[in-house]
Amino acid sequence: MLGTPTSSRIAARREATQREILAAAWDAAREQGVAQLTLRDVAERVGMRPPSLYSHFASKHAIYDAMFGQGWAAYLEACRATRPSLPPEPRARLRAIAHQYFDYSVADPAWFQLLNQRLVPGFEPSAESYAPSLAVIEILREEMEEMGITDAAAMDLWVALVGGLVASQLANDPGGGRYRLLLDRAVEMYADHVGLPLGTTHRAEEENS
Amino acid sequence: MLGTPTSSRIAARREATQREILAAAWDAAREQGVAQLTLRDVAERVGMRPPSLYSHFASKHAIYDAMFGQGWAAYLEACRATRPSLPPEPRARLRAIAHQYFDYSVADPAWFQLLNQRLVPGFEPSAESYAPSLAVIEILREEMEEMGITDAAAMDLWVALVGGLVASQLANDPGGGRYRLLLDRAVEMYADHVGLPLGTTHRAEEENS
DNA sequence: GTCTATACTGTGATAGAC
DNA sequence: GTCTATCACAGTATAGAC
Repeated sequence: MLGTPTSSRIAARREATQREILAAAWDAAREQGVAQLTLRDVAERVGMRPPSLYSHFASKHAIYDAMFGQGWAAYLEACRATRPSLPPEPRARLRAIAHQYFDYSVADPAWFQLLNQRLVPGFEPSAESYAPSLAVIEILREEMEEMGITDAAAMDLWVALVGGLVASQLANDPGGGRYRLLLDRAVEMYADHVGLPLGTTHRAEEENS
Repeated sequence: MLGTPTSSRIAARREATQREILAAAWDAAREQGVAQLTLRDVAERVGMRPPSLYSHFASKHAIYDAMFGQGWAAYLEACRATRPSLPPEPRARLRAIAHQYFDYSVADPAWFQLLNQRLVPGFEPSAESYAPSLAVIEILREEMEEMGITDAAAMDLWVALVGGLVASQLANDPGGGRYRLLLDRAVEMYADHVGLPLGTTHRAEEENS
């Protein structure tokens, strides 16, 4: 029966249901926090009884895992979509990358918490769900390589710097813009440090605002 | 009866028990994670039944709150103790401050998670428990002021930078030293940015290793 | 595949005896 | 202050009818 129109339609229906469940899980996570996610809540949102979720996901962690993969896949897609329109000048390019990540995270703190912090108890993503995150890192590596930054440590420093600003924004000034205002300055500091050539006037550009 | 030897001894006994409970809570948090802390576990460690804890703390959040205050008070004490022996040269001084915070956090991730991340569900520290944290910030402000860094935004940038490195270390390389190796480099980057005068040779000094 | 019903565990928290 | 007993509830998971 495998591969027949019928089974493929069934499979499609199954996938659609899974996506629906995941969408409900994201909604719940955004409203109450990632760690506060409950199967009861998710089930209610999709019009199911909690046990029915087990027809689609083996456990709550499996849902987290799928969310993790889906979240990184979505950001990967956003990166790929934005890439062609990034400004060519290195500093402006770095600024645009930083702003994209920062704004994406602040617009969806649940996304940042699940994917980039360790906010869920004993959750470890599976290799499959981890893959898109590696693809994002690879894109970043390519971008930096094109700027002449080939040092792996320099990339770690970049990630820690931008991640630290996002985390500070969410923890110390949620809903505000205190750390977002520091973003251009932080990028400039980093660019100076890695020896990027000075760009043209830039503070006013704000590619991703 | 208030103020008599008897009542003060009783009060002292009470305080001792509270400290014992908090110590047990820290032990439990370090072993299983701050968010996984349970009253049962804490009670068992102090040889009590769980309900008895309510004679000393009004709720689980009250325990978190006391831990928060105690944790910042301990770090404040460490800061004050270290301060006289900090190197006078600005860059070396900044390096020492960064290393102290970094190593303190990495040595006790539970401390970092409770005090500096938002790892506990709906926990918000009380004003009283928050006070020692403000004192730490004030010390940092004074330190930076003496170096000529009076910009509040520059302090935010510092906190985000060092915090980002600690968080990355704990999340991406627990038990390792990948981000710790970046610390001196990050401090140098920051010092250049804020225009600190160049120090003498420093990479080899490692004041707080 | 989805439902109802149920089981089991663990949680923070309270009441009242001693 | 500490205990026993118990609550109310959330959480994950399974069995079996439809």
